[in-house]
Amino acid sequence: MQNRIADLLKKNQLSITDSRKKILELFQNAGGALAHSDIEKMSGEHFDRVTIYRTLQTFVEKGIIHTIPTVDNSVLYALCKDECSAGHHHDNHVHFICDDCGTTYCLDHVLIPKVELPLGFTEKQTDLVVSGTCKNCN
Amino acid sequence: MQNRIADLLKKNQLSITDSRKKILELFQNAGGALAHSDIEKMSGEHFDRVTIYRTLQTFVEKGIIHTIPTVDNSVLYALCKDECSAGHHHDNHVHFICDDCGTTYCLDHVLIPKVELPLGFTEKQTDLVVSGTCKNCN
DNA sequence: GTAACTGCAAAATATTTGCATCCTT
DNA sequence: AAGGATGCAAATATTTTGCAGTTAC
Repeated sequence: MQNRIADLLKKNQLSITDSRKKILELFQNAGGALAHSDIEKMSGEHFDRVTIYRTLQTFVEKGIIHTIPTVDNSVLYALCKDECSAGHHHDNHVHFICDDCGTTYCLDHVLIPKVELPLGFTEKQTDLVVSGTCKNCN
Repeated sequence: MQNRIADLLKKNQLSITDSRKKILELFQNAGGALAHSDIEKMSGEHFDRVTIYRTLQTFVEKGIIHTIPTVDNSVLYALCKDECSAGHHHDNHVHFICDDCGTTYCLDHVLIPKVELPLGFTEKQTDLVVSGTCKNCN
């Protein structure tokens, strides 16, 4: 278990440090999405705010986690299901936001179809967000 | 045209003020999604930052506009379906936002593909936002 | 030992709130 | 005239940056 975390860091050419191990562990235990503030609380004031910002940013760059959109102004992070090649992670699955309970779901198996852009337009990122009612609120 | 805007405000029991008229006009002209910062720029320093915050919040509460979440930290706003119809139907097409110049394009001929949701999920609205570089900045 | 990472301080941004004044109705 | 909306100032909250000290390898 601990080895999986260490391996993941090693595979991405990151030094194995306490904060990184701890934050990855939080994600694995949570099993879902976490906000920056969640991590801050759960890590028990152990780590500096700034360290968390930088750690999350590093993880996103390496493709270990990805950000998911929310209706309120917060940014959520979640572990990437598939292992992506470092640096070139494409977050190409659909997100679903429930209007009732506000939960955000990663629909990992629903892929964003390739959109064909007019001439001269270059795609860098595509977000497909569906809102409506989730299975629990229906 | 101007009447449509006034009617919309009236219908929602809102006083007809300059800032509200101007902001609604911006949305109609843009034909797509706008960020708070876009509105601030486009309104030409005419309105207070705070007024824009409060106006957008009011519009969201009244259901005149809705937020479109994106994976980066920005929140986009767009006119709700029912209201943005009149001349055009801005319903099911893709929005493109240029990272360089910040312009939002309505790609009217690029339709959002139907996404298949897991059982129990009900779709109410789908937003597909592509970001990258537009034809002018490329 | 060296490069990378962390923590602290502080700067830069973004958002919210209180209140006096002005505008819409 | 009355209630709501705006603008200003200031309080909060969030994110970024610089740098010195510490740690992983």
